Amino acid sequence: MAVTIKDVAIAANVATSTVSRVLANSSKISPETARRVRKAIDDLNYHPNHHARSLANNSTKTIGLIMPSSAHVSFQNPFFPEVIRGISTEAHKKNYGLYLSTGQTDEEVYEEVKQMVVEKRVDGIILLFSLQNDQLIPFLMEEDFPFVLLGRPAVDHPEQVWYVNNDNVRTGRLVTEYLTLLKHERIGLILNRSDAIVTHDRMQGYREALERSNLPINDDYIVHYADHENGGKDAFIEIMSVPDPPTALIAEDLVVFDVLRTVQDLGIRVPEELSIVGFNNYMISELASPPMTSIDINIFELGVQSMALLFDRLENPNQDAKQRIVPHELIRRSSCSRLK
Amino acid sequence: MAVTIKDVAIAANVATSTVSRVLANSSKISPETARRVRKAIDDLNYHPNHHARSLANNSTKTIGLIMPSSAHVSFQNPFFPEVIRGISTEAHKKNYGLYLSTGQTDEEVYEEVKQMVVEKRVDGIILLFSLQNDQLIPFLMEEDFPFVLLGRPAVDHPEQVWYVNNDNVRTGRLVTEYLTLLKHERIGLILNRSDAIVTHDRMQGYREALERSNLPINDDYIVHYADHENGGKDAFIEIMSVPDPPTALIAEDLVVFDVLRTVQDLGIRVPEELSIVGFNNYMISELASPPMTSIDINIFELGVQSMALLFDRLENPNQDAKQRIVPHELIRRSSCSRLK
DNA sequence: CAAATTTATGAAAACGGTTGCATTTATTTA
DNA sequence: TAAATAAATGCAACCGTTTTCATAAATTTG
Repeated sequence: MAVTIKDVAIAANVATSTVSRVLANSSKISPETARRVRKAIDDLNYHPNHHARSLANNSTKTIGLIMPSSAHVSFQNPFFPEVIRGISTEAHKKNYGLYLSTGQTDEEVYEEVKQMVVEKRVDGIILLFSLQNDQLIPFLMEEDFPFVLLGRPAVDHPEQVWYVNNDNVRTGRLVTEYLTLLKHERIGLILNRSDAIVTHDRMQGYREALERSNLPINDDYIVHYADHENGGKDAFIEIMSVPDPPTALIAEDLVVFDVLRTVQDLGIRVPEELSIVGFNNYMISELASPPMTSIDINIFELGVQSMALLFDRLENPNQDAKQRIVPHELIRRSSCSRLK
Repeated sequence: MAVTIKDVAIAANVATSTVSRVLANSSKISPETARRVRKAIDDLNYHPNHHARSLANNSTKTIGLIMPSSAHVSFQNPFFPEVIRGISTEAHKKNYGLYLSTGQTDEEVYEEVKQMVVEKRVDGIILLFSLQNDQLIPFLMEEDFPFVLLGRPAVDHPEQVWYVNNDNVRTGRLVTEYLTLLKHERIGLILNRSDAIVTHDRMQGYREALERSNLPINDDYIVHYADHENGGKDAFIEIMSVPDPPTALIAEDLVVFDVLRTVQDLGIRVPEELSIVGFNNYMISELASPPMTSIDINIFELGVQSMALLFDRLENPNQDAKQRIVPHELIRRSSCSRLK
């Protein structure tokens, strides 16, 4: 079998406790002994067993990443790899590993989280999404388990939960205002699943902007699309089929891709006849044709910050919850124009 | 502290071994006792500690996923999320977890793998890439550690390694032949980092196809691009600047996106003046303009198969190595036309 | 120089499970 | 009905660490 701490102890002619102390760089070890032990470790090519370690000091050096139940489908959304890239970069600095959830229904995800927590499989958790009526947050708070939410918590005392978010109301307002400045008055909004908090917030911003400009809010101009194939296309057709169709559209970048393709089929020119602005600014958004105007929400940074916040919490568990708002930026490219 | 097997044992008035057996569904337990134990488990909301378990039966129920050292950058490539999606789907069926590597240099990745193996942190490993002169494969074979390679192994006895791959030589040949059938004779090839096996194989196929058609192989038509930003664009400019520039181009889809954008700047029309075919057929490839013709390599299935193969190996460690070739398919869209 | 400290190390008890073997009890066999 | 067998359960060792506490050796103090 593999070489254990006992083998090293024997080889170095010391007790296992001494080896353990050398490993931990304890000060109470004579240089001479330390040298001998280290030599034995090298000679035998010893590596401490991770599970034994975790068991003994009740810490795993790994972080659980919880994806939406639709992970199956949501990995198709560039948001997740990008945010994980940020998390990974930060986790790597402190030598933490990443453990991925794989559940495919809400129920399964809940069970998985429960396992991670109660089996002590991870030291902390990052929730990569936030939904209305989420069960996970109350559960984790109840258990007092260290976690960070990516998004805004829809709970009674949001100030008690650690989270990283964009100011989504403001992004919603910003894109809408940008379009009204371009003289658009009929502005359509295509949104994804309606129980996502981010969706709610963006819509809120959209409404605020319209009200400030004294423009009417037409419910026909707000469409939710299903997360399945062609959802974006269907939503687009729906929204453009109302009596006075919008002259401008707001949607998530992936939907914008769908729209841009459909628009070509229909012979509608962008931006001459229809202005479009997207949310999220994925790496590929720049490669659309025309290159799309989009709100950059700094996905990578969202990942970095949530990992950093979780480390902060782990290092000092009893402090008050902290929050971080990651800045956004409107990236103007070629999918919008002033209404004639 | 958390509730342990001991608490359950006391509550059910049995020994811990009995609880353990109930957990394992051992046959030698009376229905009456099993019922009582299960009730106690429920009442106390007991979940076995994962590390204690791993330690005792030397199995972790988790699979290590090794990304290229450039994981930092490579998560920007849709290939990885998609292959992980496949792996995750399959792993989930058997209740296995996924552990992600985060190393950012070859050296770090190597250390990480070493840790996973020798600390027994995972039961098996999937290598998500294969390089020339890779150190990982010899190491894992030496250790006789269960792993599956995604790609073709460049080692002395490939039949001894478990792997899942496409027939990349054939895909290279196929796209080239497709273009020659469209009467193209000057066909450019843009490749990514040259130490990737897949790159080598595709080029091989390209060469074979040209030879069969009695077309000359012009080294000016073969360009490698760096993995950094704008790499694709630079490579495109380079390849189009030779005396008789290609009338058709072959590249990975992400590069094609770059090319399509550059092409617009330069006023070159696709497919009228330049035909392009891509490798990989990412979900977004269809959304390019024009929608790109691409070789679908079934990335999701690559993930599924590699996980399945690894399970096969774990369940029966002493059998001969197995391999799987995942089929490909040329998806014709609108980026190619017959040369006039 | 003996007593009091300090320093370095070891023995053993956790951590929370699994499992081989022994033991008790219930059932079958002759 | 006693002996043999099978079924159900418990005891205790083990997985590979960390860590508390005790102890021996070295050093300082009065």
